[in-house]
Amino acid sequence: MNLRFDLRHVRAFIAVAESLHFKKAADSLFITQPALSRLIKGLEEAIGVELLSRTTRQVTLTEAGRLFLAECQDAFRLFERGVHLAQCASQGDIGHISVAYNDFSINGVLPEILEQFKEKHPNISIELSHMPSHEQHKALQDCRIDVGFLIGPLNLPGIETHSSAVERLVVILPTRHPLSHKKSLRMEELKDEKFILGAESSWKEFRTSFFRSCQKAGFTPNIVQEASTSTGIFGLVAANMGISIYSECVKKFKREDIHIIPLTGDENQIETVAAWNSSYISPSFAHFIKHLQEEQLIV
Amino acid sequence: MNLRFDLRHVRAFIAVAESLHFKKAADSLFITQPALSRLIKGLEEAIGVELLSRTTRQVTLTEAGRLFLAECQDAFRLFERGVHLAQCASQGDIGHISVAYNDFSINGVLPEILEQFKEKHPNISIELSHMPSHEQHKALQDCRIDVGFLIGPLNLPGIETHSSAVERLVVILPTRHPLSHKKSLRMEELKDEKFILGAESSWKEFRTSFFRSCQKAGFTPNIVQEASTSTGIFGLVAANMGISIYSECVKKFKREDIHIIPLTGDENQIETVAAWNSSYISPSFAHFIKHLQEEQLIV
DNA sequence: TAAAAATACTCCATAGGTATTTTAT
DNA sequence: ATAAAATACCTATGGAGTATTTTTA
Repeated sequence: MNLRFDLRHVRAFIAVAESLHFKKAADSLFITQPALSRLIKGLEEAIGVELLSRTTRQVTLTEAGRLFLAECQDAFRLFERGVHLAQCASQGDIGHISVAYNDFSINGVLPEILEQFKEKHPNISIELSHMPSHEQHKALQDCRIDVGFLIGPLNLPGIETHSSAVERLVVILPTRHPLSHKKSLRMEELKDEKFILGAESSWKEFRTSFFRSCQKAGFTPNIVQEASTSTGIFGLVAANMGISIYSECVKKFKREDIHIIPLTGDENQIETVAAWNSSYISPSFAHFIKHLQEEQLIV
Repeated sequence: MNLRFDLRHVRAFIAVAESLHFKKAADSLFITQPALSRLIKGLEEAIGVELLSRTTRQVTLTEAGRLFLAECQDAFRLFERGVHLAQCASQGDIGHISVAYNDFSINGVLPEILEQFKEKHPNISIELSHMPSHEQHKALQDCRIDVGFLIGPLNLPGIETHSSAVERLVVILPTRHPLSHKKSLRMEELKDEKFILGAESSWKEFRTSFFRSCQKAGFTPNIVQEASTSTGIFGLVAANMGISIYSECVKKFKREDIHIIPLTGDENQIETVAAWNSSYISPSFAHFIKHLQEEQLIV
C-alpha cells in the first residue's frame, strides 16, 4: 500500500483529535486554522475516509478516526523509539563488537576484560571467535574483527597494537620426568629433550618465537610430536611422549600428571597484545578501547 | 520528542537501506539521485545520527541505521493497518451500534436477530441496554441509541419505524384459578378479575394499550398490585394475588405454578417495532438495517 | 579512470498565511 | 448573532530537477 500522506498530516490529525477544536489544535501546531483544515482534508482524501465529523459547533472523531488515531499514536511512538535507539547506537551504547582470541589470551587476561566490559556496556553484544595469531593478522587487515588478542610484538601497516600481558614461558613435563623436581629451568638444560609442539597451521607465531629462544640457547629442538590444540599438547606430555613449552597462564589448570616449571631468562617470555585496525573504529568499539585504557588493561 | 522529519524521509531511508544504492533507490522512488541524497542527509541531520555510511563505492547501514530501520518498518506497517482499519470502519465493517430493548422484544424476536447479525458482522460491537418503550422514545430523539425495539405503533417526528413482530396477548393465571382450564379467553370474561400490572414508570406504553383493550371490552380493570419487572409480575400471579396480561412471548418460560391462555380478538395483539432516528445512520448501523431488511425481520 | 555520491544552482509546486465566506446553533 | 470551520487567493519557502564536482577503489 502506498501511503499518500505525510507525518505533517498525522501530526495535524492527532492534534485535532486531542483537542477536538481546529483553532486550538492549529495554535498548538503553530500554524493557522485554514492551513490545519486543509491538512485534515488532505489526509482524509489521501486515505479516502472521513476521520473527523465536524460542524461549526463541534468536532468529533468518527469510528474510522478513532481506529486510525490509535495506530498513528503507536506509529509515532515507534519513530520516537527509533530515533532514541539510533542516537544510543551512535554513541556506541548499543552495538556489537567482534573479538578474536588465541589460546593464551583466553586462558589469561581476556575473560576478566570481557566480563567487566559486559557489565559496563550490557547493550553491546560481543562476538567471540577463536583464531590463531597469524589468522588474526589477516582478519584485522580485512576488518573482519574489531580487535584481536594475539601474540606480539606485531608490526602491520594500519594495525595499532598495545601490550596487554607479558607472561613467562613455562616447561611442561610429565611427572616422572627427571627434571620435574626443579624449581626453575634454563632453556640450555632442555637441549637434548624431545619436544611436543603446536602444529604449524595453528601455532605459527608461537613456533617462531620458540625456535628463536632455542637458537639463543644454542640448540635446535627435536620435535617428536605435533598437536593442534592446547589440550592435545597437555595430553601428549602426560602420556610421556615428550615435554613442551607453554605460557604461564597454563598454571590455572591443575593436572596431577604434569609438572609446570618456569623458564628463567628475560627472553623467555611471551607477549599478548590487543590489536585493531585504526582505519575504522565503531562507536561501540571505541567504548571497548576506552575500557581497556581506563582499566589499564593495555599499555 | 519532536520528530523533525517526514514520511518522505523515512520512505527514502527504507528504499536506500533495501537496495544499498542511491541511484537504484532514487529510481524506485521516482526521484533523482541528488534529491535522494538530500533527503537522507536531511533525515540524518534531523535525528543527529549517521544512518548510512557511504563511500562512492559502497553504502552500508550503520548500527544506528539498522536499529532505526526496524522501527521505521514497523511504524509504516502500523500506518498501513490504520488506513485499512479506517477504510473498513468507514464501510461499517468495523464499528459499534447501540440497541435498546424492552421486555417483550428481548424474550421474542431480538435474540435471534442479534445472533445472526453478530455472525455476519463480527467486528461490529453491539451495546445492549434495557429501556421501557417511553424512555426509548427520548433516547431515539437524542440519538443516544441507534435502534430501539419497543411497543408500536409509534409516531414520532424524525423516527422511522418498521413492524418487527405482532404477538397475541395472553392471560397469565395461577394454576388454581377457575379459568385456568380454558383453551382461550375473551377480554370480556376478565371484567371482574383482580389484575396485576407493570408499574407506570416502566410499563407506560403497555398499560395504555391494555386499558384501551379493556375499554373496548366494556370494563375498567381492577388493579390490585403493581410490579416493576416481568419476573415480579409472574411471581405475584403465582402467589395467587391476581391475574395478568402479557405478550405470548412469555410462552417460552415454563412454570408449573402459572397457566398461560391466549386472548382472542383482533385488537388483543401487541406490536413490537424497530425504530431509529433517520437523521443519522452510522455505517455500521446501515449494515444492521440492511440485515433486518434482507432477512425480512421487519416489514 | 570510472562509477557513484555530494554539491551548486535554478525553478516551480505547494504549504501556509491573510481575508473572507459559509454554516450551524 | 456569533463562533467556528471552509474557501479563495496570494506569497514565499523549500523540494526536486539539471549540471557539475568530488571521491575512492
